[in-house]
Amino acid sequence: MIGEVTVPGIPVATVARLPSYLRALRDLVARGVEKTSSVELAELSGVGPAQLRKDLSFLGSFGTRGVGYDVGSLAQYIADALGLADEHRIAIVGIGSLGHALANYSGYSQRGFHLAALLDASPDVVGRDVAGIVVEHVDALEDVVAREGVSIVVLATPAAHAQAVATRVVAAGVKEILNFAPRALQVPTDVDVRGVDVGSELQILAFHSQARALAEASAQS
Amino acid sequence: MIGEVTVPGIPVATVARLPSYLRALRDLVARGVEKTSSVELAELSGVGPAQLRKDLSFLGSFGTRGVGYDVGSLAQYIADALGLADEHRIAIVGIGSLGHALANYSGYSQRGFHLAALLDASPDVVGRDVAGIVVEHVDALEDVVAREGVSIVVLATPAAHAQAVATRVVAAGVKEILNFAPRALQVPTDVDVRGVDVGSELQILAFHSQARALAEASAQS
DNA sequence: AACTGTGAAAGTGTTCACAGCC
DNA sequence: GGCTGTGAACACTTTCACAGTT
Repeated sequence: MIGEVTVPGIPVATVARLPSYLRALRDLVARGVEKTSSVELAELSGVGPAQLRKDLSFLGSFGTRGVGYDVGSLAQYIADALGLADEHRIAIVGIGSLGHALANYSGYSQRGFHLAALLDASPDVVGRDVAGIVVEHVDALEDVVAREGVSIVVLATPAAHAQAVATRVVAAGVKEILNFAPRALQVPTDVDVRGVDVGSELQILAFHSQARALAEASAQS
Repeated sequence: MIGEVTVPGIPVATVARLPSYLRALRDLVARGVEKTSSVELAELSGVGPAQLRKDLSFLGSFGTRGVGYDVGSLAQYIADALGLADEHRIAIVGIGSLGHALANYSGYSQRGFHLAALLDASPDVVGRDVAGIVVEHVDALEDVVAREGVSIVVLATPAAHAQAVATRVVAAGVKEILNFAPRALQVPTDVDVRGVDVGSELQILAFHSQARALAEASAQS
């Protein structure tokens, strides 16, 4: 296994669900709801109530028995647990159509992130303004990371360049990478990589689709 | 838990890794490599060799002891296991900047998918040509699904509309949904939903970043 | 009466280590 | 000698069921 950094007492599976809980809680806040229950919040988050309560129990004890949870304070507590109190500065490398879409994603600041820089290798793109930021040349990666205090890099380059860029990103001291290129990245074990690959997701769905078809075919005995 | 369809003898965790193996194998094919080992293939896929061998053992016995695996035939076997032999027809709903990027993703046909339709609600987009396909109005969703034989829908709508569209998609008989909207979808248990949310991924990375910072702070005792 | 928090049980997934085969 | 395939050990995750609290 490559690039997995497990740290305190919170299970990784739990950490992966905390953002869903936070999203659901912020929806409730936006709707003016002030208290909720594990059943309601679990439904909004797409998990079971027991799982939700177990997950929250790793962070502490935030509900009131017989009553439920205070929406606002629970949201705050989860945000703190996720480390959203300090601002995380992001750079996107690879400003193709996906990079453009990611740059225009409006949710960064609401979610505790600041989009600090955009980088690309193509002269057609470098110097242009995208989402209010001037795209810089990827050659300046190390400088940009240092200047902007980037702690998370989003890779949206073509697959062929992803590893080379990742290697430089790691050398520049960045420990958190979100990789959209369809390649497994080779990085030191103390660097965290999360990969998002549309093709893989579709293939997993295709598997389930086929499994369903086979199950139905054998059901009509 | 919502929308989980477990079927034959292959563990879900294994299924989720098969696309990585397939990707690595196709790279090897492209580079003209004809045989590989569990160590090499695992490295290219970002997993451990034991895990790779265990995963493959659920599909059958495809290597030769003392020798390794034939790249081409293993790739074919995994592709078949994933159900990529039959073509899967996809529709994307929501042609904003992310929908555009997804429509322009070039890997569909190489990976056994056919992008059959694009749908949106905005008159600014409906009727326009995106990636060689004319965008249709989302009101025609049911017709388009039937006409094009769509089996997988990619949701790239604003979060506020995602549930309503998903409900219609399910009513139209689609069982596989890839959801890019930052919302948990309420669907019947026989429908499969996979969610991809950039915000959540960043938050998970932020957690690890913070965990690292805390660990370092306590290490300098 | 209602709902949380949590040990204990059940279920999954991963890793080890070696037998089996070329 | 080298590498696969796999039972068995281990680790992690989820679910259950109920004691504890308001």
